[in-house]
Amino acid sequence: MDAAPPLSPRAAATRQRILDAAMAEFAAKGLAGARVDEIAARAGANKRMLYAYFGAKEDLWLTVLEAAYAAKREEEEQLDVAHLPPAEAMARLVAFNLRYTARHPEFVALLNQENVHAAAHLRRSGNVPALYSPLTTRLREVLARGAAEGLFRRDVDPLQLYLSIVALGHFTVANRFTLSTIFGTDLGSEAALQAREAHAVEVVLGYLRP
Amino acid sequence: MDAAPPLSPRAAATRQRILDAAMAEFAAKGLAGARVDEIAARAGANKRMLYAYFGAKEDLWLTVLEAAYAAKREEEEQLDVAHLPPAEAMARLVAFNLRYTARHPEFVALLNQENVHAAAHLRRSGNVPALYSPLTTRLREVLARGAAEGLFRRDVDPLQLYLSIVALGHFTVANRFTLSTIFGTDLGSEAALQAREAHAVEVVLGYLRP
Amino acid sequence: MDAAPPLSPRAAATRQRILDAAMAEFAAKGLAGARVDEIAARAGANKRMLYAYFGAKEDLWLTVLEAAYAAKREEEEQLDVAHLPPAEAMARLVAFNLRYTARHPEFVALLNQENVHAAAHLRRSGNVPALYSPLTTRLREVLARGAAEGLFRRDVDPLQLYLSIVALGHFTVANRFTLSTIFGTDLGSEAALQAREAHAVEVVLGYLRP
Amino acid sequence: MDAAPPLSPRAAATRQRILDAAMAEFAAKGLAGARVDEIAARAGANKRMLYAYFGAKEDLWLTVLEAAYAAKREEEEQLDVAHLPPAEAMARLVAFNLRYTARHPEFVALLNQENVHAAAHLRRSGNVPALYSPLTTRLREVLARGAAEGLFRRDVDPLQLYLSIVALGHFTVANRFTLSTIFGTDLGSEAALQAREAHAVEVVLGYLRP
DNA sequence: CATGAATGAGGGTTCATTCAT
DNA sequence: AATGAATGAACCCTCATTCAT
Repeated sequence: MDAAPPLSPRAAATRQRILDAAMAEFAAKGLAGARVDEIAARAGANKRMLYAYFGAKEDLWLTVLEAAYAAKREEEEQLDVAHLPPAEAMARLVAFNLRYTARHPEFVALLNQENVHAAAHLRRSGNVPALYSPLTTRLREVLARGAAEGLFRRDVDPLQLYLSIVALGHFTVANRFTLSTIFGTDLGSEAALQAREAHAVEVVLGYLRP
Repeated sequence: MDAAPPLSPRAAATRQRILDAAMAEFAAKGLAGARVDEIAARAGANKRMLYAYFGAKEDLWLTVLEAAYAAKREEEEQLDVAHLPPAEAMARLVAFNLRYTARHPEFVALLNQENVHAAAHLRRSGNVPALYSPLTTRLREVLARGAAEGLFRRDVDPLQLYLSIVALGHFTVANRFTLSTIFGTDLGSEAALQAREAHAVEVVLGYLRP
Repeated sequence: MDAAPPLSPRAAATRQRILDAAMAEFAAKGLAGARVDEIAARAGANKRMLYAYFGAKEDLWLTVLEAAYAAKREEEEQLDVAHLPPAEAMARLVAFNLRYTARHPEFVALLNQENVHAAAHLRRSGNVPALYSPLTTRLREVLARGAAEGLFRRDVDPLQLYLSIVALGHFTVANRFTLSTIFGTDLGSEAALQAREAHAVEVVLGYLRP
Repeated sequence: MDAAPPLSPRAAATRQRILDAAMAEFAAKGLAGARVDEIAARAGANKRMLYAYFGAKEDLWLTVLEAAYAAKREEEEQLDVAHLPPAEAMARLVAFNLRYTARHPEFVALLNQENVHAAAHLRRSGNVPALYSPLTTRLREVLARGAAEGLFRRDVDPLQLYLSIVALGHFTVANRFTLSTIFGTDLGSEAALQAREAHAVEVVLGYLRP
């Protein structure tokens, strides 16, 4: 993913520290709200290094965003559901997605912000295909198996279902602060997550019944 | 809702123009990205008036946010599904929500931003109950009717279902820019909306089958 | 020369103070060496006003440069030599130019700098013709008169002579610091100026003899 | 001129490459505009070497400036006009100076800049006499010969004439960008140079007629 | 009620210079 | 002799906010 020349271990470490700090700062305060000084301070690095490694603030933003996509993709690629019965496999996919999202609210925050900016940065990304989720492929396989075995309905559009599955996990995380304020409950608690997960699985499997 | 003294018609008009301009500017650029100068210019008003009517920028933000919630609430209150058969009523609720969200991306953008800020402003709102969606009540009624008539399953948590219904419409709007970039399609087209609406209704009704 | 809306007296005064301060600062330290903070401080104005009235630093530079040209042009336009005998008229032109240059070393300094930048700013000026020196016209007239009366040689290229006359006054001012260092004398003293002026007039008139 | 210990051939080569690169960069962008990184990069050298060999940026500037003076001095020393008739000798001097200046616009650019800085660096030079132009001596000799032979007028101040001769060549080069912009012609073309040279020679010889 | 002018704090970015290897 | 990494001080510019009229 990097066309840049290989960095010395020391430089690579500094670069990574900046990247991590930027992820935290950006997720917490957004692109405009994040402070370059603060990122450098969090990283224990000099501001100049930030510019040396990443260019301007917005370039750093894009790098962070791509890294967040890459991290999710990586976990998804290790997800093996081919050996499970269709219903169980489907449940795994739904639960995985929901849990990943809950575990990575910073990913959701970054997406939120990038959409506020009309994906202006992502559009300039040189590597959009790498953002495509392996989950869609997994989903297609499971759907096909389930339909072939007569366990799932046959009129399902895989892309729509993919969007719905992601939506079920994403929404409550993306809006956890406003929702929590309005409903007066903490949607991030383990109990709440378990309830949400069970419900999401139920919805998808219930829908898929032939 | 307003404790302020009544404004002269001219003043009220200026106030409203500022509010509209702020909504547009905030939705387009976020809280941090929005410019007070730009809002005043769009409103054809003097900056000083903005401060006179709304206090600081963040107070204006909160006012705009509350107005967006109020607008949705108002439409929801006019939604009458009590006379429809349960399945049809449910379909109406799902479709309404999805369409409203699609018609009001600025509402989604505001929510996005407010969650980036951990709902810091909303929490200071003096009128949180007004944010509560009438949809939840409608949903409860329909669910109860459907279950009583044996058309819907009985183990449904209304709050969870509410969240899911909103999620199904919200997600693709909130992330329409990143999703469009990745999938290379325009999720905002009428055709795409129709497909999404049909799918969302199918999912909910499919899930609700006893 | 100004297409901008008319400024209030107070604003115009502030604008002018900034312009004067900028002229001094730019002449003393060059474009890159000048400090925006310093200009604002010298002008007793807020930095923001500088940007409000002139745009960026480089725009201010161009405005200052154009003002310097305009100032010289204005003095040249008041120069009336039509009633003098040719030789006297020519001497007046040469002396005027030399003295103006000596009285306005900041003009020379600005030109120096602009040439270091390959006239990048001047080229973007919307009003290049206004930079053209009225002196050239005066010179043509005097040359023609002198030639007609048999007092001047007839093979003179007016543009070349114009360049030479300006050169004779310009060079010692433009390079007064390096020349003074090398020759160990002060080229800016009144005595030195008088000697230079007499010499320059002699050179031109001597050359023009038929 | 160099009091430093003799450098190894490799080190001397690096030093020279840095000096050449600095000359180009300084001439193109001025002292403040030149970038140390860029000089090192152009020289294919490490920045540290630059500091090791030349001290700070301003010291490098002075070294470059002295080198530019030295280069001109060297060519002037090889100029032999003692064997030519006075008028021809004088023409040679005028033409040589004009052509040298035209061939070395970087020398003029450096002088421009140094005068913007009020010759602050040159004044610290340890070797000011080396800057003194051999041309002045040549000029004195020719003037004396011409006067003795009754070919030149006798009231000529050699220093003033020296300044004028240099001025005639220097001005159009120093201000070639602004002049070209205003007059809309390229003063650097060979045709323009030839015209300028012929005119300058004419002016000087015309003036010198008894 | 409305306006134009002004302010000061701080944001992103750049640069000459030095350290550690 | 040479290098890559790091530093901190500024510098240009922007913005929310207030004053004077």
